[in-house]
Amino acid sequence: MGITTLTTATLPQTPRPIYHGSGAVSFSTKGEYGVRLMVHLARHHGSGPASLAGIAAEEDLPRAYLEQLVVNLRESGLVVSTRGAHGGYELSRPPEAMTMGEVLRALEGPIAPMVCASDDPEHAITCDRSARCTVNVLWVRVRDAVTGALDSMTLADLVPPRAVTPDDVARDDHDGAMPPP
Amino acid sequence: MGITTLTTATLPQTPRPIYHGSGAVSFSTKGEYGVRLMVHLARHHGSGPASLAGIAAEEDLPRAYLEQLVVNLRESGLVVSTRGAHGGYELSRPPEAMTMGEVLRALEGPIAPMVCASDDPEHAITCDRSARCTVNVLWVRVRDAVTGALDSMTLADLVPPRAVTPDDVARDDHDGAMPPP
DNA sequence: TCCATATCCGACGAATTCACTCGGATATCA
DNA sequence: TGATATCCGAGTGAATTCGTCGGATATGGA
Repeated sequence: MGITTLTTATLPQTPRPIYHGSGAVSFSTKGEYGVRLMVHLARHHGSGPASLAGIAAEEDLPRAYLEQLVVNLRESGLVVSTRGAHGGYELSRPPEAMTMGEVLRALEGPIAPMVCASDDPEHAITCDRSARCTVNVLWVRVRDAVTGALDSMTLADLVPPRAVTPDDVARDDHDGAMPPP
Repeated sequence: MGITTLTTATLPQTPRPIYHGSGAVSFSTKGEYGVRLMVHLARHHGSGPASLAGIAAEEDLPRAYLEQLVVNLRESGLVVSTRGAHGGYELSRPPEAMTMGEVLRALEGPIAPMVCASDDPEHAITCDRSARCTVNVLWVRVRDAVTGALDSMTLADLVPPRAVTPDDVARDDHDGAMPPP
């Protein structure tokens, strides 16, 4: 056996619960991981680009999968990338100016509880029995509730307020300080 | 070829677009068909049980599939069934007293944009990194928006108000009478 | 000039769910 | 007794989800 050098250090990822969605209106891991990624970028906004490898390690997420998610974010203009060494991604705008609606629409597509009630008029399909379809108002009402909640929050609302001195970032391995369950 | 009598008349179902969900917070056909079924029952409430075959024909839905959906509705106590000839299903309560939240929870499970933000405390999973997880408030806010919209509507809000005489139901093939786009 | 570090890009694959269908057992009314 | 229903469990093909892998390209530093 030759000496197979570990070029990209594959850290032992914590085991994930295999499958994810159970219940209504559930977002996929694309949405979950993507939001986590964006919050990470928001937290370190202004300190240059952050690499996916670093984010994956810190946030404990599968790196190769993040690579896929971030394509949507880049194509929607929410993040900008710099290639090459010391490259990575950063927010294209300050966190206060980026709604969670934009983020989740980029990651998961238009908000549409039903095909006849899509956020994006491009994908909106008026159902063939729209004349007698009285159910439509239900889906529209749900859609508006979701978009209202999403568009009224920004990335800045999700970064933890850094209460103390700015150099407590250097060491943050304070474990065992959780309230009892 | 023997004379294969058509016992259950399989009417040619209108072709369905194969796949359904595209986008975020989308409900499955279980939710769609189930709500249609419940609205149908609400519309004919007080006139005895309605058979699935009749509903499937009138509403143009796959009958055998409805059979599956209705199990959840019955086990949740939203409909009651009577077996045998002239049997069928009817609402267990008047439409005004049945929220769409109850209906959709019965059909699709708890409202949970993310595992850490489930409607049902039974299925709620506090994520392992809840200490630093600041994203949770987002999912909770979305969940509350959805449940708020759903629980503030009843089945009665979805049955079309029968404005005119009750015998205009007999013929309703009024096509070509739509407002111009 | 290399080389390590990045993003980019496309294909591939297993697990799981979705959207049904089918066959039969049981109950009820005419 | 037979037609009409609900009940019940199993099964199935297609599609999606949740990733992985291999390589091409770009960039900064030794």
